[in-house]
Amino acid sequence: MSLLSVKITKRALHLVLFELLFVSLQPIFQKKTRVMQKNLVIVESPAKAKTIEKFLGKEYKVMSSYGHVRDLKSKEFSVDIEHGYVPKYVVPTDKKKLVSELKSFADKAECVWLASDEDREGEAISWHLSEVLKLKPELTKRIVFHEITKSAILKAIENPRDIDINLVNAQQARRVLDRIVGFELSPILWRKIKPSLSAGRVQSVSVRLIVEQERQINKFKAKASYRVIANFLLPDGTTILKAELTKRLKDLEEANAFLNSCIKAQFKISDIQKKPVKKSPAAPFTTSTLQQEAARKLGFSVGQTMMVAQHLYEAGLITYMRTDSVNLSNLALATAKETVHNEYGENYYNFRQYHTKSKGAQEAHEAIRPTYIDNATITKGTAQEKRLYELIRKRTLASQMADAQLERTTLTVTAEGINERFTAVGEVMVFDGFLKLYRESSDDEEDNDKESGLLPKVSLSEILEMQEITATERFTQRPSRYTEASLVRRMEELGIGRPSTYAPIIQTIQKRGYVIKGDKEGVERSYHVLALSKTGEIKESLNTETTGNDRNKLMPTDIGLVVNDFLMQYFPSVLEYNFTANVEKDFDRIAEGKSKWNASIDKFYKVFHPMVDKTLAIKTEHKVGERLLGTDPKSNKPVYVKIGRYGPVAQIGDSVDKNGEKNAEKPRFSPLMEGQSIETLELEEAIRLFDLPRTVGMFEDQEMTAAVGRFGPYIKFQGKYVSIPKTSSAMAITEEEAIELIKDKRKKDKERLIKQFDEEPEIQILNGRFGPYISFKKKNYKIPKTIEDPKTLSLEDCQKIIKEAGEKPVRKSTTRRTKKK
DNA sequence: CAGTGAGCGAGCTTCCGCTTGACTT
Repeated sequence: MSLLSVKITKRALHLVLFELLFVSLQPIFQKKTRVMQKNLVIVESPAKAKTIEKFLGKEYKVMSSYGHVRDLKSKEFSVDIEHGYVPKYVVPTDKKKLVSELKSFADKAECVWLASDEDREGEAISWHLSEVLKLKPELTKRIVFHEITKSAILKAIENPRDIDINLVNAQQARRVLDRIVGFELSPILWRKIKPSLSAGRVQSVSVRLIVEQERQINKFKAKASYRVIANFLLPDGTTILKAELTKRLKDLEEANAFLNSCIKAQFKISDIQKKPVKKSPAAPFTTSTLQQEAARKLGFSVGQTMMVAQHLYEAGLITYMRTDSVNLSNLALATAKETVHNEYGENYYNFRQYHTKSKGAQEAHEAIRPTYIDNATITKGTAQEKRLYELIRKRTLASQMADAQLERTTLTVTAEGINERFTAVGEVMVFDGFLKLYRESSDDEEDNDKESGLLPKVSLSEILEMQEITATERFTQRPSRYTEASLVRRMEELGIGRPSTYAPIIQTIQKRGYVIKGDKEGVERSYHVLALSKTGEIKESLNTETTGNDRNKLMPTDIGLVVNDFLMQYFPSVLEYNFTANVEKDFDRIAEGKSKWNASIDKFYKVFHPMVDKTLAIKTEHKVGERLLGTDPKSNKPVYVKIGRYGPVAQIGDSVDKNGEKNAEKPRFSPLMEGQSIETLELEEAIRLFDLPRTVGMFEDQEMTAAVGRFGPYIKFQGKYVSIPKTSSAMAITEEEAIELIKDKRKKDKERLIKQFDEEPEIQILNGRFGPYISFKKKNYKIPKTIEDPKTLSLEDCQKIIKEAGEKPVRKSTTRRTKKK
């Protein structure tokens, strides 16, 4: 009772205060609070809502739906296969509050304007909104705009339309198809390969790309040839002209013969060709190209780029970052023109309009550009945000700048009696144009530093003195592994995935363990060099180089390989690179009203589902991907490698014998070590795995053992575990190294403890990954940001923090679902 | 997260596309 009364008085006090404030501020306040907002506009993003509200004025309330407000249930199939594939939609729990807020405003409004994006998903969002909020058709208007400018929005308001149910149906077809594929394929993988795996229209094809690239690399055989480069001395006696033989020579013998033929030859300039070359700027950024350039120029991961871009967008500095459009608004074009004029001069300007080439683009937004193009830099924000902003601005401006004009000169050097010719190519910039501001990078590192500069002045028929000619053995390049960004580019080419999903999909395929992002050590290889000196001697040498060194590249794991091979065998049609492109054609027909969405799904399901049944019915004696390596000479038992419940393992022995009788001895298992693969592991290596756990040595009169566990190789000592770093392994680690590791770990543990209390040893203040925290009875508690030095906390302070944290509802326990019978 | 894995067996996992925070140890 007393609590309640306090509350009431407090509330009353607030009211009085508010009244006072209100009266004093009335002239300013009145308009905003008194005028009932007749119009409710709903957009997808809150940042957009904020901007638009400013354009529309006081009669419009603008709210955000935060994307979709309704979806299929996340844990149930939710598609009624027997009755026309009717989807069962629900409002997800974390959207309930938002939906009820939207509803209360919608109920009060005289008109609700559904302003979600103009694409399939956007149309569906509007439809779901109208369903969930029970909007009255006569009071509901659907509007669209592609750019967030006042004129575009006012124009949209003047031209409302109805919800396009055909487009909505195309989205439902997309949604239902993805659910069917994902929720029918994944359980097959759980049963046949490993629990918790997943398959889907987009992720499985992405994994396939990486798997096939890796296999191409494994299959690849480098072909050698000889590249010949000559240094000629010009008649002035000092200038060197470097020229390359246009043909590559087949082998050492041919190279030798060629160099021999050059000994007495008299070289001269036999041709000079000049021709103008122009270079044009790249189109403004889309999500995909931004991710690629930010990776190349700034070293950002795809996820990082999106996070930084999101911040820029929320701060109102750039336009929307999830887009497939290269289009710039008229306003943007006009300011770009003005900025180029002001900063570089009129001759640097060139009006350009770009068109999207990528498959399945829906172009609901503008290209990614600065909101205010004239702002060269941003003053607030992190270093990353500043760098990304400048990249976006340069790209945008450059896209409206003049071509670069170059003059390319090709000199040809020949000699009597020699059939082949040497050429030297030089480029001279006549007009830099857009290159003054921005140059697009290439994935091929050689491209990026292939700067051919100015050639020395020569005249036709000039005689050259040969200084040196070298023939160097060069090899053809193996295909390159995908980076996150180059995978996105390939996905976009194939039309799989959308700007909003590129980053999450890449995360998913790594989380499932199909793919890892990592480094690959290169291998040494030797190559021949033949050098002809001006005195006519030919010297041969053998040099070495490292090749195939890779950093931060995507590589398939054993699980990825096995899952991919399995899906390729039983569901080749879904794994087809153009599966998505083909179903998109269906969706387009649905959107045009030319076909029924559930008929289209039915056509697919009638073919797809029997494949599912057939695959499930197959009884195999061995696990998918299992390989018999041979027999263990010690036990005379078979040795296998396969995907176990926790990943790749080697196995000695079977649980049952040939007659199906249970063996007395259980099989033994050992996880594979880093760098090993079930595809390539050999018998001896597999048997050696069973040497673990092995005794490494003694420390403080106790035994240290080494083994490989769930989290990699470790040392076990006194019942405690210490991880072995990548520089060593469970097999190789020595007694001394192990002792060093244990000492290190002890020191770190000591540093971890900031403070402890004698009265209550269970409370500890520890240093963790995210800074100091309090640990009590196996649970962790955050220290409030107001505390500067955690050392100063007293026992009472800590107990208070624990108590207060304990009162807050724990999310985990509330999300537990009640189970069905 | 904790150093396992042939089975007595519950219940769980999973898709793609829209959107942001809240929170982590």
